[in-house]
Amino acid sequence: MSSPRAPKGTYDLLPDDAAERDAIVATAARVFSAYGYRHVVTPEFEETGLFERGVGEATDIVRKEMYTFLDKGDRSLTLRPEGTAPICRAYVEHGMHKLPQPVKLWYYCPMFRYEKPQAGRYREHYQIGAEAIGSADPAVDAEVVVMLAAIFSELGVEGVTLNMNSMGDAQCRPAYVEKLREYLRGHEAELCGDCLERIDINPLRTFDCKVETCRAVLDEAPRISDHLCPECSEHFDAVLALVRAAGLEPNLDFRLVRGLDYYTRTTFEFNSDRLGAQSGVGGGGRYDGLVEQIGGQATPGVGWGSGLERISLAMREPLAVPASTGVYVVAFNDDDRPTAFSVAERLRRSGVPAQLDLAGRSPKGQLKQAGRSGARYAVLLGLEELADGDVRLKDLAGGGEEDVAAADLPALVAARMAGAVAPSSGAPQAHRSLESEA
RNA sequence: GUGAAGGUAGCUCAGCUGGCAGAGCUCCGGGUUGUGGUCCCGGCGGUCGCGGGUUCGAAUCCCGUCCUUCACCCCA
Repeated sequence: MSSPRAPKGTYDLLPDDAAERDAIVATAARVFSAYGYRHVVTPEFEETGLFERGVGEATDIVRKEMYTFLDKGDRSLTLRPEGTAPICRAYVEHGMHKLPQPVKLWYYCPMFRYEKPQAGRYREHYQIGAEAIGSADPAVDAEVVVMLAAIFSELGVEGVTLNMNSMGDAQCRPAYVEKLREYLRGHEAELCGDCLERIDINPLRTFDCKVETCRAVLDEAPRISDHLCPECSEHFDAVLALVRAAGLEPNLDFRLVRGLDYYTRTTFEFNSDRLGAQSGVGGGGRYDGLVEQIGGQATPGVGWGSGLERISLAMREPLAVPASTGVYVVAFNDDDRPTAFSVAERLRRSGVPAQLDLAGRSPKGQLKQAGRSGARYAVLLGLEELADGDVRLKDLAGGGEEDVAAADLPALVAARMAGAVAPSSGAPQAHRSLESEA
């Protein structure tokens, strides 16, 4: 077939999956709100320079993964590959340093990276994320970590472990990096080609290497945790204490060196064993130099991003999506179809979800649709024995029928359905959120 | 960018020692003309991913290509 297909690494979210996605985001939104984070939306593309400067020229994202293009005005633009730099840009652009600090924001939007797709990895993938900008207090680091754990817990994301590390700051990291570099130079014979290159570019990344001999070398390498300045060390201890007090058990991982250049001090990553090779469900850290890096005044910040596709994969079971309810209007004769159309419209205006056949089906076919639609009632029009102005209300679950005046129908059905609210607690909220986002 | 395994109906798949393209589910209709979700019957639906090659003949064998899946790199 040569008909068009979704581009490589992209996918369609069809109604069943989209309903689940909406429910997941609604749950996350509830948690964000509980912590006082507010929703922001930034553009799908930015000036290329924002990511080059913010994310870092040496990162894989900037070197080989960005969707960059020239627009008709010869501006170099890039489809957003990550969420933090754009939000920091917005923070600076809109003078948010004048607001009470830290400014706490969350987002839900697609990210674009030119990568080879595999399990849990797409060229267009969706993330939720949070950023708290404007405070260096360790309580902020702890808050964002605990908040992400709360979201996973609410969603039933399984097999999650939390890894944390501190990468130091401008005061202590340079000296440590130099020390690490020296150590690595002393073991060049045992390192793989990639790691040899990393010695000059970014020695910290050698900790990511999975080659056995490299790992052996790195196991004995000087660790950042032993070389933090007193301020960073104190900061990290304070973060850990708060995170532990919230009931989490962070695993201290000296190999956790995240791939973006902007991280300072705290870095963290949540992994799930239900995910395959790409086990990260969410990660982030502190980025005290980023705002200044992109042209604002020196401002600390901390945040994380989490992939929706991976959240779905790691969830215990699909989030319950509210069953559709309402009424299906059936016309037994073609002459009744215009009436069916207006009856359905009156029901909707009374707050009752209502559908009717739009494909010329037989009465039997219409009833079949009614059952399939999940409607609680069918309204039957055009039965010969009905009194003038009456319709027949059929309970699709119980099967009972009664004749009622068409004029009374909307109020009657609305009352019936209000009195028999579905017991599932998540449903009404998820439904509300669907309406509010529409 | 590197490697491996796969692409047959809307979906899940069979057919693969070359010989007329199949099943289940879905969808539509019918079951004496007016009642759904079960059951029975029928129907719609495929350039066998695409392009080349071998052959009397290719879904089947060969090459290329695109796409999917999984892994590496790296990330969410």
